[in-house]
Amino acid sequence: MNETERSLNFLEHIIEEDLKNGFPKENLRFRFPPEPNGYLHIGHASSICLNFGLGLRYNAPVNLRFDDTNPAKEEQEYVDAIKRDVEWLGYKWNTERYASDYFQQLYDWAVLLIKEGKAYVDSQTSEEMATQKGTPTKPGVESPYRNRSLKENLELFEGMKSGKFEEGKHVLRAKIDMSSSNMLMRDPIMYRVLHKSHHRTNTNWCIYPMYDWTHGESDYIEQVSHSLCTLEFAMHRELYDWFLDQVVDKNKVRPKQREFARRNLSHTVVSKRKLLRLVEEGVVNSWDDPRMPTISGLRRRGYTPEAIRNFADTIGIAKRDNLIDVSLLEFQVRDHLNKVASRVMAVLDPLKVIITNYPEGEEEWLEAENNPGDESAGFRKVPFSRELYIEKADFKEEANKKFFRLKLGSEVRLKNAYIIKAESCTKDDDGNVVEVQCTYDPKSKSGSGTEESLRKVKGTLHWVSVKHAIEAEVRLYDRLFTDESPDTHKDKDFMEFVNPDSLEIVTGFLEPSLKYAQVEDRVQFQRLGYFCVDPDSTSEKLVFNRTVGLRDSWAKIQEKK
RNA sequence: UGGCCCAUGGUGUAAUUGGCAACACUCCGGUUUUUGGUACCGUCAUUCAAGGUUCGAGUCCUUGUGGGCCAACCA
Repeated sequence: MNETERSLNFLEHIIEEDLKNGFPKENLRFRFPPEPNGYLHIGHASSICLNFGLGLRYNAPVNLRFDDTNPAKEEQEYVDAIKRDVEWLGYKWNTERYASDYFQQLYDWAVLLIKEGKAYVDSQTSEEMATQKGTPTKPGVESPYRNRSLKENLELFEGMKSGKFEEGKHVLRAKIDMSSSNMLMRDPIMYRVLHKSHHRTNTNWCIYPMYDWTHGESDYIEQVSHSLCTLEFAMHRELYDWFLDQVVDKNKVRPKQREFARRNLSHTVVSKRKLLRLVEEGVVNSWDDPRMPTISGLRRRGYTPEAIRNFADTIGIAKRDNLIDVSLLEFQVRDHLNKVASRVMAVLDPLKVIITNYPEGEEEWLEAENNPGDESAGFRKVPFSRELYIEKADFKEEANKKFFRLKLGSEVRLKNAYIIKAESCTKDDDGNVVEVQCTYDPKSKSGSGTEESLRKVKGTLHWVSVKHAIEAEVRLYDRLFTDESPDTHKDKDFMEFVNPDSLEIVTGFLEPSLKYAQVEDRVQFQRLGYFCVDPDSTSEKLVFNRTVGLRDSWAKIQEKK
């Protein structure tokens, strides 16, 4: 798909409109502004792709700005993780910024507002202010401190800054309109006292600016032209504009806030608080558990940056509520991995097959194609011998015509090897099949070109040689929640919908070419799915994560029964 | 009892700004296939409702209906 042919989303229409009205293209500038208080998740990925995508589309700079105005929640660890995740997604920011870089400028502007009679120090408790604020339907009442003298305001604010007061004693509020229908305009708090060390400014400051006071002014300082955020900030726009009005210079770019709907992914949760509960209550093992919707979790699961970017691209951006089915995400990984992942053979639920007419002790190394869709991927050798493993599900003593696999008396092709015929099987005391005896057609070797090798047999199975197989731990993941929207039930906690079977660990038997696989290597286990090497792997034992299964039309046929 | 935002197939987005509802995924059916994968082909909508303006409305207007957001010294 050509970028220039793609139809525009509503934000691009807004930008095009601005351009048409004379806004200089070279003044276009965007930003991605995370608060460093947790790990980035798939929802952030969408916002990252949006902002950096716009940057690429218009050849405009995009800043990475940390919205670090609340030292109680923020840590350097998160800053590092966020940078790593954005980089992994494949984006380069123009400059790395911090709202905390602007503390002095923000302070100076606040003093200016006080001098203009547009801000005042309030000395009530938060409870008092809350009651005065009114409700969406009832106007608020003005604070008794609203009309303090300029001198008193200046002194108190200076006192707040120099640490004279304890937390909660005073706040600085903008003097706007206590009866506004927009609750945010009812004299919003601009500064609060916080005697906490900040991860970058340490104890230089003991007053910290609030989001609304900080965000628009930071956009302005950076000369961001279009400040894009999610819909829950729509009501903040009026305040964003009011704060801008107080400082904006007509000759400079005035940032424009526009809002889009956050993307909700089915069968997961995304709020930091909920993600934290999953970690703390042991539902998952860590923030980067492959079942987590965090970027680090997706990375460990085996997702590629391309897949995530394509996902963001195809789901687009709009203003309506949405619940995006995970199948759209899964399609994108399959689509990408199908192109780049090498095919290998691995058996996860083994059943022994003995080729009775194959000489004992003999082995041969057969040629196997790495990727049928990509000639340049080349070939590798896989060992064949008398004793093999196939999947248990690939054998039945008897079955109907729809079962294209191994059954007694009929033939099947072993991928890259020979056609075999099941002659008999042995069972344990409980009646479970434990071994199948087969004969092979020595002239049917794959690629040999013989008449026998060209015979059409309906099924093709993957397999591994028992003697040569390497064992590995294989982690099979399923969706974390059984409900498609676990956190939208009013009377139920989202934890009630946790899928108890989201992780199954099995021992897999892999072809020996995988012996030196490296962490994050991605392969396709033929007929099973895409897998990648987990960092838990050691030199003794590899650990694989199933990224996603292959589409499985056989499973669907079975479901219908 | 208020204000703001939203409504197009099962899902997510489009529709040259008033001119034959398109794309991707899913589902279902089929062709090809040494992966029941891939690839390819095909089926699936009178755009929330009722009115109105117009030669013509998914798009504009009115009124409903349904959903989301707003009362943290969070962002």
